[in-house]
Amino acid sequence: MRKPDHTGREKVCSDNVVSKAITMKVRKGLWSPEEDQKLINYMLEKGQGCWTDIARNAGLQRCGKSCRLRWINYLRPDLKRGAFSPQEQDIILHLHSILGNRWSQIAARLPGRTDNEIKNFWNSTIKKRLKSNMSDASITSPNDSSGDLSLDASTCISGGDGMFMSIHDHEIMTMCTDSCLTSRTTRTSSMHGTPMLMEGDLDQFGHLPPLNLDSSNCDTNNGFLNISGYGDVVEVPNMFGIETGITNPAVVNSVIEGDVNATIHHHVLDKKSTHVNHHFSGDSGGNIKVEELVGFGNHWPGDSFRVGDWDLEGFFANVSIPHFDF
DNA sequence: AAGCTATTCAACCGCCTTCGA
DNA sequence: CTCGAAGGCGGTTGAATAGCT
Repeated sequence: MRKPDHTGREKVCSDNVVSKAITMKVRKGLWSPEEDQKLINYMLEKGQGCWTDIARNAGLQRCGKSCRLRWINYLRPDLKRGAFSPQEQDIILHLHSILGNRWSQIAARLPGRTDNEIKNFWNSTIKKRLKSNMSDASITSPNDSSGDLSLDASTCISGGDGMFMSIHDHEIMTMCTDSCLTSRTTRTSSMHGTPMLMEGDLDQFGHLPPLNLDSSNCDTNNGFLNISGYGDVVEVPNMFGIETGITNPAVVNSVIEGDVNATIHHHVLDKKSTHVNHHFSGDSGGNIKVEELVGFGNHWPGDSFRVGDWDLEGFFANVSIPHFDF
């Protein structure tokens, strides 16, 4: 935290206007309760607009950028305060495995949370947990000789060298397993074959009904987990030797959900597959966007996403795909 | 109780993109 | 088409605080 700047100290705002002819004296540092109140009052009365105008009209000696940041990260009435729930943590971990450090994109999937909050949470808590988990895994998995302790969650999924890994921490295992399941299920969602889930299956909000991820159906003999839902059963590899209730359907759902306008195909994984990506054939002319894959079309009104025009190559570059031999 | 270290998180910085003149 | 202003974003900083010795 910055030192409270209650002394009235002023600085020149360096807000990408260094070369500007006009330099305005602005306060920096922590916001005082009075400043907060001014901004809240103004925002509630006038609503959002040009931040420079807001700063001026609200009687704040702050640059517009600072006002925007304060409002978005702290003063917004719809902000959720407090610790991240296990569900939120699951979602963050999974989305980060797909999107990387695109904090705003991740935040867009977590109502009431800000990109800054998620970024801080990741850099402090999750990174640390993944690292310690990796250390545990390297101790318990002599086969993993890669020595790659990348903090990326996808590494957690693949176990460093793509082989099975032993993870004892239940929560982390849940996260990683979710990532595995959703990654595989996501990939199966556009495979060749007959569509199993169509637009009509979506609810009035364009969301898929909750998936029943039934780990009791785990067929450990064949190394597969069965996920039932949408009148279909999707089989995914039981990478971690999961035996009992392991997962959080909300996480799976959050990732599998697609845009109401997108036709979502759901197929049974071909057990004979040796390489997952050999079976991945896009329905979008080979130019499937990540939004379609992970449900970014499922946003609320007014939200705009800037995931970008990732093609599959870009997408897979961000996702570690385990190699299986069945 | 005091000093030290680690962690948290609000805020800043600077780059990039978008938009309007 | 160009340019400048504003918004948006990810990375980084550093003070406050918690935890440990």
